[in-house]
Amino acid sequence: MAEMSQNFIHDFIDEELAPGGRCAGMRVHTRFPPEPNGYLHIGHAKAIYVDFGTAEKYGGLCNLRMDDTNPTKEDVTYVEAIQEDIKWLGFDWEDRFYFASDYFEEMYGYAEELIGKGLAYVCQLTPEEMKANRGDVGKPAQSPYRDRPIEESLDLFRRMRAGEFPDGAMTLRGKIDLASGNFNMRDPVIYRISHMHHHRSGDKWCIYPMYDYAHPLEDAIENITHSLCSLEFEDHRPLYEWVRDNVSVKGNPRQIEFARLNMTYTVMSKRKLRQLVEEGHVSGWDDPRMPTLCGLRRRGYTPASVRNFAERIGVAKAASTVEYGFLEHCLREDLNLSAARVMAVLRPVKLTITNYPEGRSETFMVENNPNRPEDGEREVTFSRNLYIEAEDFMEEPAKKYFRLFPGNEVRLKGAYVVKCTGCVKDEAGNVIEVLAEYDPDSRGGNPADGRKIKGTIHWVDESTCLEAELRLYDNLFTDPAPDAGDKNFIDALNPDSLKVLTGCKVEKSLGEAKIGEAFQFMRMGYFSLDPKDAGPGKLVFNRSVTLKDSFKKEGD
RNA sequence: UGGGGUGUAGCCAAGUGGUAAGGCACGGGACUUUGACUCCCGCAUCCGUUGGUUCGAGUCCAACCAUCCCAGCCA
Repeated sequence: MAEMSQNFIHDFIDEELAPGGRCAGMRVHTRFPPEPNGYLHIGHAKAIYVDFGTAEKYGGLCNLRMDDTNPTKEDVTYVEAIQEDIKWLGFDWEDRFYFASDYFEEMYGYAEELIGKGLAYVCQLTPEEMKANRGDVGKPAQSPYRDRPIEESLDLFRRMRAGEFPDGAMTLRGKIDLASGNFNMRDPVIYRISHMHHHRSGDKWCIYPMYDYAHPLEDAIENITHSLCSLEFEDHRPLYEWVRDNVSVKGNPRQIEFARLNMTYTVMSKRKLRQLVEEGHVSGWDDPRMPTLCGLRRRGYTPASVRNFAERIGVAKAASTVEYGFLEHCLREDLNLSAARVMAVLRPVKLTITNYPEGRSETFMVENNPNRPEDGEREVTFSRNLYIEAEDFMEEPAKKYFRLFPGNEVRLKGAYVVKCTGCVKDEAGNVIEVLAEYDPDSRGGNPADGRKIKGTIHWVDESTCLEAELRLYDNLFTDPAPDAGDKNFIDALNPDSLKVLTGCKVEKSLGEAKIGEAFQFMRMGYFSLDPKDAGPGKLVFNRSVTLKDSFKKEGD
């Protein structure tokens, strides 16, 4: 994997690694700490790249840690999916796979330590009262329990743990600064009561540490040197450091924040993605239109393309929204190098070569990838009856159209040059068959007299081709910023984001296609089998991305 | 109008006082048995604004403007 390019985080780490710096002589150690309450998406891919990539750049380590401090939304199915997605991306946490819940006992001990130092107290304000007593810009927060004696807080905290009190009855709060301009410091709750089954610790606990308290401890316990997270935690950093510095945990991690990824024509929040799934706007978390890693994978995205995308968008602190087209560019760039070229007709119309004998056929060898001769050739069958793309014929050609129209010559890729002589229509006036004559002296597509043929189109042989279902995708939303401001993103859903084409005609070689194998359907885009719906004798392809097209207006 | 951030091209993004990298997009051209790919060329006299310091400012200072995040017993 190519080394990550320099960014502001690395500048900072360089300083800390220098003689006299906080991390002089130490090994860089980062972590990726998802909460197992949903599926990973392309935004996480950036974070994963930053966390693992930074460690790798410095010859350090990166842990995978499930930040499971709130059992209400968490589930094991997510922890498995998360691991699968990270592995798919190509990153390796080796044997360093941890759970925040494994540190509950240790964290509890540090909480008693804080109480003992007079730095935490049990507060019995109800959630509503706490909210009402939070104060405002000019008015400090309040809690009548703030000066509760240490012994009393300790006793109450132990009884909280023992399960003597119902949810919400009391909390443990850090005793910091009720008047701070940073509301995170106004005696934040660090433990709450929640009588809930935890996916890992079961019913052992009924009190759970809050993120702001737990995270710095998790990092310190794992000896993390750099805790990289997104910008919204920037004003939590003073609290992160307060916890780290007021408890006897050994580690000394430092939090650094960077901008999270936003993209056009999609949404990135777990809540919204969940809504798309639950309301049935998509077929599931792995719907090929979803920005989830499982969705992208099913769509045909390669790990390399996603990693390369993450590398090229950079890491900075300015809020940014990357164009979705850039992700697509990264996919094309990768697939162009590796995907085998094949011919497939999405919207078939018959092409009859009227001067080619009936019953005769011949085979041609066609290169699999013109950019890579070493990929070899394959056989395609040619005969009198073929299928071509309906859009490759126009009875009355548009301006600059150089495909099939009466009187015009076109090359059938790898076979012969043919000249259009007309077409057959049904009663409604639809073209149902295109007629042409071939030039016998153009075998392989090279006219004997050397005349130039401007257009080359793809085709398949009627009697040997296979039928397939092709699924074409477009942006999930018609609005580049579907959830900006107070917009309801559901209103911006693209009704045409999925087009299912049946009865498509694909060349015979595609019968050997394997799950995970990418193809370029010449002139039509990159496709791969749908891993869920394709099966023996059932060809179902997803279009991963279109080809760039300087002629057509639409990328259908 | 509290606290914390951020403003360099349509979108990302380098730049760390010495005269605006790179990528995507876009436009033009060459090549082409994919209107793809590839290859050339073009694309910020200017860095949110206004002042100031300096021989010299995107880089330093000041003020202002814009914009994002924060008042969960979520993460």
